[in-house]
Amino acid sequence: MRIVTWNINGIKARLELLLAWLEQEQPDIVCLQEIKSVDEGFPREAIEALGYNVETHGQKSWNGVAILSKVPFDDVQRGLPGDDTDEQARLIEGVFSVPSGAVRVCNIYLPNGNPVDTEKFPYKLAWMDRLIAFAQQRLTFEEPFILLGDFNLIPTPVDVHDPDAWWGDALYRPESLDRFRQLANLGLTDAIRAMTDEPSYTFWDFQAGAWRRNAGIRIDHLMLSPQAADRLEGSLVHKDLRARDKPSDHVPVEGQFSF
DNA sequence: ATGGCACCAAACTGGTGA
Repeated sequence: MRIVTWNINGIKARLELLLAWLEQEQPDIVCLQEIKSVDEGFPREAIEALGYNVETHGQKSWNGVAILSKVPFDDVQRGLPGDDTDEQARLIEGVFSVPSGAVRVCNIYLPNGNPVDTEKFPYKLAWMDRLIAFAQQRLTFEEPFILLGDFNLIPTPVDVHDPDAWWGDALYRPESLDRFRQLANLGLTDAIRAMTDEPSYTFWDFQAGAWRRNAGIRIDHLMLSPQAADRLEGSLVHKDLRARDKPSDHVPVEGQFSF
C-alpha cells in the first residue's frame, strides 16, 4: 500500500496537476494539506471519477485538509481535540480495513508559528502539546497508526540547506524541536529517515530561486507507530513534481507498506 | 538581503505562508 502526504497549496490552483499525478501514480491513500477550500467547494467529483473516496475538513481561504483513498473509509474524525475554541481546520483522520486488520491514518497541517513574537508561535506550541496527547492516546490502540502531513518542522541540520540561516525560525528552534522530539519519543518512526540519510528536502520556497539553488527544507513527514514501522518497505520523495508547471512549493512524500 | 513569489478573497491591494 502506497500512502502519500502532500501540501498542495490550494486545491483549485492545483487540481489539474493533482488529477494528472493521481492517474500517473495510482497511490492508494493521499493526504492533502492547505486545500484552502470549504467542503462544498472541494472538487470531489473529479477525484471520485478516478476511483477515490474523498473526505474533507475544509475552511474558507486558509488551511484545510483532505484524505483521498481507494480503500473505503471505515471511520472519519475531524479536528484536534483539546481546545473547543480552535476553529482552524488542520486535522482529519481515517480508519481503513486491510487484510491484516485496521490502519489508522491521521493527516495534519501543523501551524507554521511565524513570526515568533506574535500569538502565532504560542498557538503552534499549544497545538503541538495537544498533538502529543492525541498521539499518546492513539498509540494505546497498538495498531498500525500513521501520523503524517506538513509538520512545519525541520528535525535536524541535515534537513535544511542552511542551518545557521534557519536557526531561530518557528520551524527550527528549541521550543518547537523539544515538542517534536517528545512526539517522536512516544515511539514514532520517521519513515524517510528509516530508509535514507540523504537530506530529502520536501519544500522549496517560491521566492529567491530556492528550487534552482536547491535551497530546500524537509518539513513533510510520515511518523509511524511500531506496528506501522514493522510494515514499512520503502519511502520516496516525489521531487520531480517541483519542476512541473504551476507546482506547489511542497512535493508529495510517500511511504510504502506491506499492508 | 525581511525582499523576492504564489495563493486567496475580492478590489485593482492586503493577509498569509515558510
